[in-house]
Amino acid sequence: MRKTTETTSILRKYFDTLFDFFGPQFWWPGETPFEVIIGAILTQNTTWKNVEKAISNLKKENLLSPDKLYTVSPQKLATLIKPSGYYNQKSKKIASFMRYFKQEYNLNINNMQPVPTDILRDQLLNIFGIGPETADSILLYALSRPVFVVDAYTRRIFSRHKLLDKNDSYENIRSFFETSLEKNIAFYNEYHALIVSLGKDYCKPTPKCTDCPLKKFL
DNA sequence: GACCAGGCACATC
DNA sequence: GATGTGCATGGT
Repeated sequence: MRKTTETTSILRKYFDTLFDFFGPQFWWPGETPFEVIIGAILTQNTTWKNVEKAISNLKKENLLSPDKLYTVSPQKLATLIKPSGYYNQKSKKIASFMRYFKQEYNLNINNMQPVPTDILRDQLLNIFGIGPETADSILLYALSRPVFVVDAYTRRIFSRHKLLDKNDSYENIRSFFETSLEKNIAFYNEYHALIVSLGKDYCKPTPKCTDCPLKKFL
């Protein structure tokens, strides 16, 4: 892992190549910041397709609002989010977030706006069920903070390209991107979304690199 | 049937 | 700090 002006230029070229190939991704797929937060928890180690079914169930019952999710029973919640997998765990995770959201911000996203990003990040990481990737997804996609989201695809893609070591810690990888790239919310938003597109469709566990849009960098 | 998916908590060394 | 395991549905 290197941090040089050369790295900056390389990471920009990766972005440009991905953007030319996939086009804009319009992330996060959610109608409100609150929906983004719930989606971020539900999509842990799960395909978005399954999360959509869970979100759809919540919407059908008119439960996808802070007030309703704060009071719904864990059993009912678990049943509704079943398609997203780990439903008992995720039900507890959502309940933990809702308790925090009520206690600290009275279930109002606007009350989070004045809080500095590093403070918010610490708070989120202290909630049961919210680890670094989920916290950063919430910060970037729900709260519009300039935080680079690292996921399994990021590690896989950039370690295959020898820009990272696959054993690098989450924080190391995050600081690699954040110190190499300009702190720009829209840029981080698009970059992570493009990485996911590449990971889903091309950079799989056993990839066919012959038709990968990034093959020229290998 | 095996493997994988936009992780995380917890136990153990 | 590194490594191993449980959590669980749905698609390929």
